Amino acid sequence: MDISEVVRRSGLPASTLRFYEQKGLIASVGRRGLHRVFAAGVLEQLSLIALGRAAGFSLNEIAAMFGADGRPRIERQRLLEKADELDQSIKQLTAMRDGLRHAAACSAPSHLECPRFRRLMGLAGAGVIGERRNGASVKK
Amino acid sequence: MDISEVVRRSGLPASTLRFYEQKGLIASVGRRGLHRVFAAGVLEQLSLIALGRAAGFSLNEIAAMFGADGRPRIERQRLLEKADELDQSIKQLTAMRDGLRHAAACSAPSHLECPRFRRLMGLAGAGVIGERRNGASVKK
DNA sequence: TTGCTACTTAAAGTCGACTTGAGGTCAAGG
DNA sequence: CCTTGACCTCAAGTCGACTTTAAGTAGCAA
Repeated sequence: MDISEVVRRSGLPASTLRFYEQKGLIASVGRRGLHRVFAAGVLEQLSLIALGRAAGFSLNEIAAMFGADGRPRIERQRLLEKADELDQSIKQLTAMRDGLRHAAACSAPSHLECPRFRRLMGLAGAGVIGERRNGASVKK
Repeated sequence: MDISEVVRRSGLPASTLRFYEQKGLIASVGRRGLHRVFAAGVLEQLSLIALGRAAGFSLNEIAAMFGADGRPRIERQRLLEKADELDQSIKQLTAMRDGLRHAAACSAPSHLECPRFRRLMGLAGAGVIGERRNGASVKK
């Protein structure tokens, strides 16, 4: 497969594929002239990378999960840790969502007068709730 | 209050306070010489900002929620929209968490042979699950 | 009055994940 | 054979939310 086919079948732009190759996340099996040639398995690797990203792993972490052969070497322990992290995120997001829904419905003249809203503010201010840097967002 | 007191009581570094002021998120009530002087209310604003960030709003979005007077003008509609977004995120993260737990426990020799894992890969590859840019992370 | 420091500014740097741009090469179709 | 355009490389740019750095100022204790 040449890069245009990988682009077509993966939906990723060529720039991303080159970037991933440079990062060692994927590899081309050779060149035809200057042009990269990819094995079919690269599509599976790309799915795996997408999955890792969706789970909240960084590209570097994901790179560390591939053996030199390109096959995944995923430690189950890492998966459980990430699952626990996700549990934390889910709890926080759930509290936040409920808080937002309440605030939207709340009869207090200003949100600042709603004790529940203020409690949420307090938690966020104390860093109990937020400190964001990574998570899932809705597809645009 | 001078900036050092705001630092002490908010837990935020002075650089962040100056940055927020520059962005128009907070305002000092004046200067004593060069030194900024803040009103006590700034602490409440900072909590509100922290809350907004934790809910997934960008600083620009948050800035738009403050009237020129510094009091919040929050549209309930925006809160509901954000709550819906959070619901999406929560669903995705939950699916991901369950998938990870399954994969960690799965008896398949390689994760690639587990149909459930492959299904998750497929979803992520198709962009159904992931596309991350913002969400909650666990406090370090 | 002197001097220590906490404060000030503006500009540049950081981080992750890519994208964009300039300038160059060459496989393939006509 | 020649042109075309898809592909190449390397460097730099982008975005959001800050942090860092360098150089300067001035409030306050002695």
